[in-house]
Amino acid sequence: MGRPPCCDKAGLKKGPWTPEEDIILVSYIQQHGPANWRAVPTHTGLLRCSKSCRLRWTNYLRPGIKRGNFTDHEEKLIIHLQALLGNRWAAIASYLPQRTDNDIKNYWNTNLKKKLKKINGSESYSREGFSSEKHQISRGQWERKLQTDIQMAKQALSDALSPEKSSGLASKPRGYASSTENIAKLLKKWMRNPPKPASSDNMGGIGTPWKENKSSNSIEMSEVFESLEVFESFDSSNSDFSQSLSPDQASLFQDESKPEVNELGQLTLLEKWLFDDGANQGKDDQLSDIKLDGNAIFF
DNA sequence: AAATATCGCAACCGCTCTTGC
DNA sequence: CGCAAGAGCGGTTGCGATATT
Repeated sequence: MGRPPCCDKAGLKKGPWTPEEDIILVSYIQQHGPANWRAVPTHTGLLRCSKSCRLRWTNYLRPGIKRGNFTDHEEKLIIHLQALLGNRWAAIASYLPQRTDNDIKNYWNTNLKKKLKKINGSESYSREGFSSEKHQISRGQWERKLQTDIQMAKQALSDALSPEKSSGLASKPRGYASSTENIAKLLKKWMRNPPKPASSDNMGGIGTPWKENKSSNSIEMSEVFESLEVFESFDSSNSDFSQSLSPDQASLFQDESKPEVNELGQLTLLEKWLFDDGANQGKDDQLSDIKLDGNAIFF
């Protein structure tokens, strides 16, 4: 008795999003905020399911997303958090406010996994390595290693949260690619590599994906940029954007950003524990609590 | 230069969790 | 309390780009 699909798949478009679709989506969200995804396709006329819209927004169009190269810093942080949390990408992503869980997951699968395998051989921070190693060494040794790992994670975490060290991690607007910027970048790229002449052209216009938009005549680029002016307020400074919104909308967009984690008051037990430099006494107790937590440490 | 292999990323799928009635 | 629908999450896939033969 499977659950029916989230939306009627018939007639819905799949695959890469087009600039036009992105603009429609961003425009709608600018007006209504990123909520009630169910209503998005019906209100915008997008032939996408609500889920697809949400995904596109959260992984790509949302203001504050940094794309491209991961810094060494981010890399270390991901490695340690993965060792601590496992493949809980959303949780890991919450420590890297500029990155999406999808991005981190992809980066882990394509880069870090291999890197760690290469570097560590038998010694590994990965779930597999950790677990196999655990069986080879004594409990004491393993716990000492765990302490070291956590110490390193703690270091990486505080480094990441320290504004002067982390290039833009704590200073939100700088280095952030806003929706407009994301779209603009793509448009530039798109224009640099103009669409190839149509071959088997059953896609065009609204249905034409970014990379293979075969009919630039389907929408004049001037129109695209004209439309982009609508999102001027998105640009480079989220605060400017917020000011142009109603308080409700502004808060929606603020909430949309990944949570700031540099406020100890909001930290979870694990985070507090990681930060708690002084009290090494009693950590064994806390450690056992964490162990009991199941897959956080034991895999 | 062409064919093939590999890589990286965006997007989809299916499951679970949450929420409202 | 149970059900349905929406939202979120992690795993997987598809495909274009790039590297290698």
